[in-house]
Amino acid sequence: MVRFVHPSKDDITLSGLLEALADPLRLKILKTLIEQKGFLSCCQSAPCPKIAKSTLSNHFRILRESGLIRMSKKGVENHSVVRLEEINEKFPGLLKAILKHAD
Amino acid sequence: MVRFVHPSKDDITLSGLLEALADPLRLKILKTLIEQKGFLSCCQSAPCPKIAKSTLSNHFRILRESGLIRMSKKGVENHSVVRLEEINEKFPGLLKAILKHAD
DNA sequence: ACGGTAGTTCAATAATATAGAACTATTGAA
DNA sequence: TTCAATAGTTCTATATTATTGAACTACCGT
Repeated sequence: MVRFVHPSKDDITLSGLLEALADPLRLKILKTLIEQKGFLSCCQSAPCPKIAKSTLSNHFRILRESGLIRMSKKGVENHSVVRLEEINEKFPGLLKAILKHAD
Repeated sequence: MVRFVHPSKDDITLSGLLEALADPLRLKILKTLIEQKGFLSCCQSAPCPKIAKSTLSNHFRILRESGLIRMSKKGVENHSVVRLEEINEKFPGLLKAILKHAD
């Protein structure tokens, strides 16, 4: 059983968030997760068929370790959800301001 | 004579800005530049005595190439100024939202 | 012309990202 | 319950990027 480690809200840092969102693919993944408002699997939320799955797995790890998403194993898939409330509490307006300009 | 190349406003990208700001030192430099509202030299705007000057030079190049700052040679120094108006026109609210939470 | 200051460029090394291959865990069907 | 397929992780090698010291350039004041 894979047990994912997530940072607590207090451990989420601005630099961590910016670093995670600085990659165009990760930004796109996050945008997709928010727009779909669902619990998407990694492949569903990554609009990129060409990328290696090991690379994708790494991108999700970075998103998770930055505190941006919460992942849980549901059957054979990972379901990811954006930690909107927590991030908005700690950094009000930040996500909205960034995502507003994403593609 | 060093002639700096700056991207035009149209060539400034969100990912470029985020990537430049994802580094804590560069974020701090930008914050310092804005707060001082002056034309600071590299050493003045970098609150970090330990870092190698070649590294610092590289950080300023990244800030410049991302479109965040404009550099000009004044005597023996470089003077840097944040391209606030242009960035605010292209990405309204972005810089403010990020800098609000910087240290 | 000379020394000092501020920065750039170069070359080597350190750190990080990517991707293929092998592995694990779960599901669904024979 | 065995088998194959799916969805992802981990490992290992390679490619890219960051950091640094050293050498170099440009400018200023004397």
